[in-house]
Amino acid sequence: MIEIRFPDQSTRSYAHGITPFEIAKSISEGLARNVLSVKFNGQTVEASTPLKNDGNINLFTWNDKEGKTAFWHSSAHVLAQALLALYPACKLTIGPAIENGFYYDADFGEHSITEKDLVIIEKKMLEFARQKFDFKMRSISKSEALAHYQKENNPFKIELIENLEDGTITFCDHADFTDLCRGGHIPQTGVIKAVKLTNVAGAYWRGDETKPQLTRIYGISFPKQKDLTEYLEKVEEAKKRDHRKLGKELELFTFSKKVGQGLPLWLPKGAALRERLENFLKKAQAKAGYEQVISPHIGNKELYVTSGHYEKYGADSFQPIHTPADDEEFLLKPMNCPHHCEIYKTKPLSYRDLPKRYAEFGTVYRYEQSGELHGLTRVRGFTQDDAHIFCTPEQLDEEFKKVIDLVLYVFRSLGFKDFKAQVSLRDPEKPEKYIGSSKNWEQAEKAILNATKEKNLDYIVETGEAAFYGPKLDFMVKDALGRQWQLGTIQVDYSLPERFDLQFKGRDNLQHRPVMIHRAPFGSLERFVAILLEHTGGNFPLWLMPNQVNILCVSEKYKNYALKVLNLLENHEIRALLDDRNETIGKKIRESEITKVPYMIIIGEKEATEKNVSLRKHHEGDLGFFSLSNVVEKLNSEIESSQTTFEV
RNA sequence: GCCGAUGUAGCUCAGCUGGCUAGAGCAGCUGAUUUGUAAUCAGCAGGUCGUGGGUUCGAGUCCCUCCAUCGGCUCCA
Repeated sequence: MIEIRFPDQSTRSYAHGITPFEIAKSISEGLARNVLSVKFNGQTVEASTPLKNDGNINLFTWNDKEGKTAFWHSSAHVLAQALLALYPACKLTIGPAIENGFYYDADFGEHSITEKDLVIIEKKMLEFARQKFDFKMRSISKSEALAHYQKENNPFKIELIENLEDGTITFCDHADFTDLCRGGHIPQTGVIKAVKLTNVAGAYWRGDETKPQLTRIYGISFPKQKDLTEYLEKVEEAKKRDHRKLGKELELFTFSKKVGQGLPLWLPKGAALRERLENFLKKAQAKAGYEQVISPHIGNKELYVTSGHYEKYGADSFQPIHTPADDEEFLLKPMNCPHHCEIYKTKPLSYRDLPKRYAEFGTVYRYEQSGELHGLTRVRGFTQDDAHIFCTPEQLDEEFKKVIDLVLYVFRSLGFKDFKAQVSLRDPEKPEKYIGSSKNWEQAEKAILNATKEKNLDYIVETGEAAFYGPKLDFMVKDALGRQWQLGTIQVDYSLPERFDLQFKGRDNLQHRPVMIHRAPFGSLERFVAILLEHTGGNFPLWLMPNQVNILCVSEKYKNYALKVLNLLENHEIRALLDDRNETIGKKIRESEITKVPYMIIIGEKEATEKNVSLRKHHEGDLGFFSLSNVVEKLNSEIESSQTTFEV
């Protein structure tokens, strides 16, 4: 007998060799039907794995993340099975479960998979799924495993197996299909009731651009048809919040082929929105001891040779601008830091002057790969809410924490609750990717980890994701479709101060090297506005709204009174527009609703004679009559309460 | 940059397997209407069908080039 402990800490005894499936059955038939994945003593096992010793068991269903992972992982097996059935010559590589679904990478040789093929593959998958094949794991020796794929002439699987230890290799069989696999399947294929292959994409073998490009097929599957329908509806809903669509509808920004790819044009409403965001941050930064500076959009090439950026990115950047003078070259500014370093050097500083915090809404230009451009979230010209803090090594921890506070303030004020902090460290195996001494890197990484822990941030560590000059702490937020984007960023840098030979006079009357913090709470105004649009669906906090109130006249007769109301609102700095067009009130209301104007003031005969207004709230409807002073008070207090102030 | 898809009026879209002067709704303009909480009516105007080439008696429709956009990959100072 063995003793099995359940998550609620209760225990039961079972016969030696019992399977998790049978255990589930002993609890209830329903659970047995629904169990998709099992953990035994923290290890993922199959529902059919005989258990031979005491231990803790977790039985997962569709409602658990682990259950979904097993479901999608298994679906990837069925996809692979279908691919091999339809395209016997294709070479399978890997096919994991992902956050929403699964994919499989395969080499189809000359054949290119299009969306038409996806429908056929889907059908095949469902056909296989319905046959309720059991998933069965088996151990296999390295030589047998290699022989299997040599027979199939699959160099990809062979490469994978060669990197595995003999004795740890397992295959998974279902039907007549076999795949190299470490396990974690649903019991049988029959529970896969709905499949949607969403798209095809090219993907490099092992994510390496120099290796062959494979065809990646993405899909998602569900235990019920209804779940799939709901999922697809959700995706459609999310597309309505796409910032590119909203930006066009709300007349915030546009792009022009003629101006150039990835170079956004901010329309009046968008520019005003940006300005409000800038002022909001400037106010907080003034409180936090920042000083605004301004630097030009281009800089002499030598500046970037000194900073090291030219060597690192020169070839892949906008190319140098030449002048009539020989050998004189300027670069479009790809970042503001070198300029700020030169600002630091304008006069000798002592430790008493530090920290120096230079802030600038600096527009930078980077030649991003054309396929990578994406609305406002990835562009070639954008404005960073940049600042560089120059401090003594002793001040670093304190300054870093202050920056975290500022970033958190920005995120809180704009309603970003669901963000992830990511600490990016260097890849110790690729030192050639980075500049600066190992000792400095260690110090910097320690400083970031300390501050992050002390601020109780929920964070993950990514090795190899650091900037080439230093480690960083990024604040990641998801867009409407769940894609993750970096917004706020804080980076520690020992290397630019070195390269620019920055100094300060210490208490000991000797010259010392300051440390530099690069930071941008928004990241860039472009990306920030994009993500803000997707999060709010265009319904920004009232203080940010381009147009806070629309005044709608029932007829032209009341225009004079409406003008007075408009004037009153303007005097109280409430942004309002008067719609005195010769249209029905219903139409004016409809248009205000569609353009997401937060409030409407409706003025007709009653209001004009009684000298009041009737107020309507976007998406909610009529709020009734308000006196002039009450409406101003109501709007102003709401504008006020929709912003928070930064406390140092 | 790579893989796949898309590109018709300011916007959203129709135009089947190539066949008369390319359609609709919204927006715009003109006129009528002076309106009470999500679309008043009528008329007018608006497109070298992303670009350049090709196939064809004939191309929005088929083929190629380039450009842009979308979904991924890679990259991301």
